[in-house]
Amino acid sequence: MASPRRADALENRERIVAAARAAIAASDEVKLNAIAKDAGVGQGTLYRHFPTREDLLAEVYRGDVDVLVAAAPMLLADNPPVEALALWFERVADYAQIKRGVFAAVEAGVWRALSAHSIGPIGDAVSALLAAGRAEGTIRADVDARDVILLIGYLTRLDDEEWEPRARHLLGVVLDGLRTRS
Amino acid sequence: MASPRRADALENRERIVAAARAAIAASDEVKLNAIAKDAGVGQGTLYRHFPTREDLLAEVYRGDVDVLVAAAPMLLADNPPVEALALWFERVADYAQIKRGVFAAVEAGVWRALSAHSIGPIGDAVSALLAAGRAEGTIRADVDARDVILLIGYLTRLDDEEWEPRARHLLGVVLDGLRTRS
DNA sequence: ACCTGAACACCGTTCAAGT
DNA sequence: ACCTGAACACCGTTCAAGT
Repeated sequence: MASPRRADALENRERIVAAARAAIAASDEVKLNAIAKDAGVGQGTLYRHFPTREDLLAEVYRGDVDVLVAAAPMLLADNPPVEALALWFERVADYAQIKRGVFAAVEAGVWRALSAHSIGPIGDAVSALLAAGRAEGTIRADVDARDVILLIGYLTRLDDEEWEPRARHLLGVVLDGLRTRS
Repeated sequence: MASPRRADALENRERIVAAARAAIAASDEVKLNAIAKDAGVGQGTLYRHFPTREDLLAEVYRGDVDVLVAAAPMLLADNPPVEALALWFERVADYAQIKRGVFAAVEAGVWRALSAHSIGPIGDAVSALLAAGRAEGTIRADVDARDVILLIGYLTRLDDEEWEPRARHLLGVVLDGLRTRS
């Protein structure tokens, strides 16, 4: 059977993630040393499990991201592409509104970790939406997933007062920019 | 006549700004203590003149911003509004390409300092461009300067490899989103 | 009035020593 | 193998003491 040490390590890892989640929920802050202390582990242990801050954040949000990603093909199955993209934007907005503080706190670290140049799962979801619209001729052919992620990145820079008037409204503007012009 | 001390203070101020400019040019970095040292003043002196980092950066870029702002009415005088906006975007792109490192280094601090909620001079320039297009019916009526500044904020998040393929191209996408739909 | 720079605070990161 | 936490590095910011 697996050595007992392995179980220790796994449990530590989970405690670190839980502590990070709690810290973020409490104050949108991601202070690595504080998280290690909350988790009851040494700082070095945190670094062993998560070499970079983004590694930790990616783990914290993995589940949420999975949901967002899984939504794309489902929306595409039931809607025309542009509509699916619009609805997916809605979900992104809902999610970003809740997690906005985090995004700001980590300086787009999450987006970078989840999208980056290698695109990642979020990028795959966007790619699928774009491809469907492109095939249909309703989404312009000269944009890719990274373009869309860059354009909607303003969501991370909205504070509370600005959210309501601008977040969804600007997603509509972006969507219009992505459409083919009649 | 003014006390000699005043001259000292003014000269210090200028040396700080010059040191900041040099530091940014050399490495895109804005380390306050290092700038104070380069300028040959104590850290406290830097803080006396520029209470916040943004105060310092705003001063460093004041001239550049003035040029960008002044261009808006000139472009409007010679071009239809949408064209003027497109050309102004070009200038923003040119400027952002050179200063991009700075923007990234200060985490959108410059934009925030120069635009913020109070909008600022850049916001006024954008407002003029939007108003002209709105009057003509070619720019949608439901966007304001802050919206545009948020949308083009992705420029601060592009690195060197991404600049060429995406910067100008995405400005075109944004512009299409701002147009009224036919 | 204005300036200096030591000192403090804070956070990230490493690594020698332990188990 | 894995963990601990002291120690180091780095920067921003303040403030008592000087001129």
